[in-house]
Amino acid sequence: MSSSLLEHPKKTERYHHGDLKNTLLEAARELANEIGVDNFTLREVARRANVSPAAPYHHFLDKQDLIRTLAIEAFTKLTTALNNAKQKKHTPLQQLEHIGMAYVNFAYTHQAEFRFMFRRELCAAIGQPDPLEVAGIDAQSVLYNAILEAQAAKQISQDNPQEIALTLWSVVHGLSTIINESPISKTTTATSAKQMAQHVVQASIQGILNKE
Amino acid sequence: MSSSLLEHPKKTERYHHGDLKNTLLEAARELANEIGVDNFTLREVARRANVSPAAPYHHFLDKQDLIRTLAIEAFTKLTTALNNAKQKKHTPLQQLEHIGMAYVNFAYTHQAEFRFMFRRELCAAIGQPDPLEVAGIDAQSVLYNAILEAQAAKQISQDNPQEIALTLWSVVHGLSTIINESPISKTTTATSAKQMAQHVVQASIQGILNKE
DNA sequence: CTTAAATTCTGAACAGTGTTAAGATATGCT
DNA sequence: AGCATATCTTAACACTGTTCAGAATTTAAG
Repeated sequence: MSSSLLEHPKKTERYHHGDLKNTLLEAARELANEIGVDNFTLREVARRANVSPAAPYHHFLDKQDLIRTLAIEAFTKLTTALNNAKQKKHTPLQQLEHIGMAYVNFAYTHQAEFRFMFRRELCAAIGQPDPLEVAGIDAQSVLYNAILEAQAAKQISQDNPQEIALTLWSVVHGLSTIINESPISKTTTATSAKQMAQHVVQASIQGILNKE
Repeated sequence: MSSSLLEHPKKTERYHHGDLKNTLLEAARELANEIGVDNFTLREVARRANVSPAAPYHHFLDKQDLIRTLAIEAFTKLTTALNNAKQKKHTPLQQLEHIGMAYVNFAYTHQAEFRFMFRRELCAAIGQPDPLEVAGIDAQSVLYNAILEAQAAKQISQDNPQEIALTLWSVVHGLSTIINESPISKTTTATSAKQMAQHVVQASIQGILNKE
């Protein structure tokens, strides 16, 4: 560390240049959001970091590894977003609702990253320990625990919580990908996305309410 | 047509070779299912059709156009699958259930094609007439009409049918993509997929039942 | 049938990609 | 200081999507 008055060493023109790894990740996020996920190019990422095409290979195994890293980061962001949505002041049922809305909102506000998060190509072989899978499970746990709490409070059905979680996850994930990938995506705005999320989440929660 | 005892001219070694267009589409479907969607290569499709890399360009504008064609075909397949699931002998509510299950089943049994069906890159610009969008709407219509019928029969809520349709579509689409793209995909079998679909669809329908 | 036009395919080329290997340059450690 | 290590570049490889000029074949017209 050179002039460290600044916490982040400030990527001034260093020539083993500072922390290229993060610079690459940031450039990758930007590129993905600009140009989309399909013609996302490792060489262009390197270009934006003012670095040769081979440089990224000193920080990532290959292109997929870069994307996988991005996806893992995105999952942890999602987890904190879900945790923020689940605030103590709400009832367990309201928490479920907010978690669902936050999921859709995250997908809409992080479109490129969201698309990277779910790609079969990124999944490790079965049996292999997979940080990406762990990150995904962490995000799911927020929802799962909220369901357990709502069950404890007798606000929702006592059915298998795994099945309930799968149902709610499916509905918010489905809406998210529809908003991102279908022709709807072209005309979706932040407010229309929020409205759709509200309708869909509330309707789904109706289906798991405690019927007594 | 030469020896036409056969309905399909039987792509014997013809040297403007029969109907290359369909041969390419078939090879593309196979390749997509084998190798996945990401490293899907137009040149490999041509290779499998025993044809030069430039040949496909006489039948499709470009690689995307080939994929788009595949996606449109897949949507019409999906539409008939949904229509088959919606048989007259069932009540409107049972029809809804069967349609939902058929959607997930289609996604599981046509994984590569399903992945091609939902890609923002394939969507036409807003305002432009888009056969792919039309094909998608056709599929949705099956669900939408089933909802109208169930409402007419007073079996489900009288809420805005568009919103109900979006909810049900979201849940089956979400489960479908989870089954295809998440680590779950590695351990999913046909029967486990069916079970998940059953739970999820039934739970969702609970949420829209007529409460009176 | 003959000939012209249109269709379908090939071969060669171009720019751009992911990736690797060999070497240059800087960094940190002792 | 010097040495090992980490980091970056240059050059190259095989491969991709795509285009274009021309060969082969089919279709249509006279």
